[in-house]
Amino acid sequence: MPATQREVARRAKTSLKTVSRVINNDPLVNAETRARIEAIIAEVGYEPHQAARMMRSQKSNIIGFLADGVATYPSSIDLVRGAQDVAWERGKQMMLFNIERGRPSSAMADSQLAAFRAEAIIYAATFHQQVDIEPTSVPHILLNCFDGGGRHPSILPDDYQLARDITRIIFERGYRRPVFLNLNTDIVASHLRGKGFIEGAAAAGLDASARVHIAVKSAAGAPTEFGTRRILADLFSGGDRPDLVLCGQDIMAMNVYFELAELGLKVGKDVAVASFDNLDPIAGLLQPGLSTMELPYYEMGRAAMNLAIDGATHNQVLRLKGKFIERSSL
Amino acid sequence: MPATQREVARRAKTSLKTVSRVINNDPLVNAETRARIEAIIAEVGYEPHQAARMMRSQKSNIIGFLADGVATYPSSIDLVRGAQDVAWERGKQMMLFNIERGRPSSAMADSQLAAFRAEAIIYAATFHQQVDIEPTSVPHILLNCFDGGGRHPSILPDDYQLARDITRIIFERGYRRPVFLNLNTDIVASHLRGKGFIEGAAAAGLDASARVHIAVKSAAGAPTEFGTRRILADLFSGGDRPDLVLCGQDIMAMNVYFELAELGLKVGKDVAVASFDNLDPIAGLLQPGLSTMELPYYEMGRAAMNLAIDGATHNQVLRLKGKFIERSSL
DNA sequence: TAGCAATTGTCTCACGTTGTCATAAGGCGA
DNA sequence: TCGCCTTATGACAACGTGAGACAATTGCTA
Repeated sequence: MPATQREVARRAKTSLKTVSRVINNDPLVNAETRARIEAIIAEVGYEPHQAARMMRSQKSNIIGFLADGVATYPSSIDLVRGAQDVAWERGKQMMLFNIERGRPSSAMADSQLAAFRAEAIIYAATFHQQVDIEPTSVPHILLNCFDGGGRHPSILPDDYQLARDITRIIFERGYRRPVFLNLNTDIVASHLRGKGFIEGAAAAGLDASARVHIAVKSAAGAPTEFGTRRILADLFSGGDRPDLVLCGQDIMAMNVYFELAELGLKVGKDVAVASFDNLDPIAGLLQPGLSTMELPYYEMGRAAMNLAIDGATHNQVLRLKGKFIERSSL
Repeated sequence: MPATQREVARRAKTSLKTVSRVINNDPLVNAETRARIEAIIAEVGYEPHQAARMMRSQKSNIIGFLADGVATYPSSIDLVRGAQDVAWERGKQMMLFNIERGRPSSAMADSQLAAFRAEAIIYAATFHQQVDIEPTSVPHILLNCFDGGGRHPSILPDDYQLARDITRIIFERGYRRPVFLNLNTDIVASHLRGKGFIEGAAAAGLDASARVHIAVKSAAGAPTEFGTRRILADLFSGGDRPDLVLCGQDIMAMNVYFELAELGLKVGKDVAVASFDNLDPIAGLLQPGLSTMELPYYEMGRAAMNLAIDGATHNQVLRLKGKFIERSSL
């Protein structure tokens, strides 16, 4: 059984309250008394009992983090890391759950967080999407997703800007016939990136509106299935062959590598490839290494936790920029 | 402010004690009274205050889960899921942390678990390895790793058996010239799988002791770098060309796909490939799909949590078998 | 009518911590 | 010496829950 303040007080031959003062850094303690008590704390390995603190202070210092569907998409780890780091920096406890929305795991996590009187809940999705979260008495922060009714504050990647940035880089490097194999239209990022790509190309003097193709067959949530084979075959059979394929995500890029090889084309030599995600370890292991726009997941996680702790004043939407990761495919 | 038992009692016009009886399933309550009180509990959304329960009952019902280095290797998600499922099934709370051993995150997680009076701690590694965990007053269960001094119970994949199983399948399907591109020798699984492969081949009448090659350059922990290029070039330049390449892990298999293509060899036609991990989503996205031995992570997670809850009687080591996942590379 | 079982209520305590208030000791100016 | 301030320490209560001891009430049976 771990030691209590009472036990420390008994050994230090002092009162309970003085021990409490030492632990809470109350300046009203004599330096010698403090040293003596601290020595005993170290000796018996005393750790404050979190539950008792929660009782007494009537606040839990707990922020819940619901990671929806991590299993199917590993990038959300950085969302978790960012949030966890901020929680520790700011003296909060983060309670993390991997859930699947609508499944029992979700209900269990909710009730556990309620039982612990969590002060806020961060709900993180694995890709930029709309969700429908009913407001409750505990504030929710939506991470990598947003509420249709705008009922919750939200942290998102700036997908439009990501696409504009990489498109700018593409043209700066002299590519003139890029195509964009985009994600499914029911994925929010798809619209935004398509817009970023087209407007980025327009800024470089190219009308790229016919150079965007939807290359994901499956709906969101289902196992990913790509429609790249036919699209690439068409694109590379005509006269105006693309000099670059921009992919909607790194795993699509992986698929594209294989399909291009099938067509006898060598990535980085016959055609360039770029993408979005910087998915570990795929992006680095492809040959040649995949140049890709990294999504700002770590910073998004940090921002969400800060918002959860400080409380959002209104249901703001925060969009964060990404970073270009250079390898040799572009 | 969430409701308390007192508030429920007030609304139900009954006593605190009766509400307490309902919540703790005391049979000495009239069925109608119980129904009435349960209705009010649902109405006000009462959830027992976990901190108060911990205080009163002097037990936390909390099991800590330290996931070391998830960021670098996503397969451990299933370890987490297995443990989480069992925790919920058995009425325990699991506190999950992504840590990096030796880094501040590790110390923070430890002290948070101490503050919550965790009853046991599961320490999970991302690959089968030896670790050195000092015994403390709270019992540790090692998951996917083991203690050098045998001071903790341990749950491991049965790497020897995994290799034997896939080797048996390989010979059953008629392959006669397999090579095994193994992991680094400082990875424990490497020895066990090498042994499983050689003994499996021996059972089929082949001396495979010269058919195992170490194909990972980097040490454990560092970014993965493979030495497959030279090895494959050598193997496929001679007369006795392998008909199958067994890889130590799926990401190595991915690398091997590229290197074989480089040599002008088509996986599934000119040469078969098999591997270990069933790493999502890589194994399914490679073309052709990668046939691989799935590691029993989910079941290992479950076993670890059961052991954490029940308490280990001795520092046993439990080894779990894997499952062959058939795709078309073999 | 007494006695019994079933049901509900009252009261009290304890868990570990910390805020409020009280107390004690020492210094200092009037 | 007294009053007052500062510094240091202590006594006590309360947070929400659960449990024990026991009383009170009701309805039923012998």
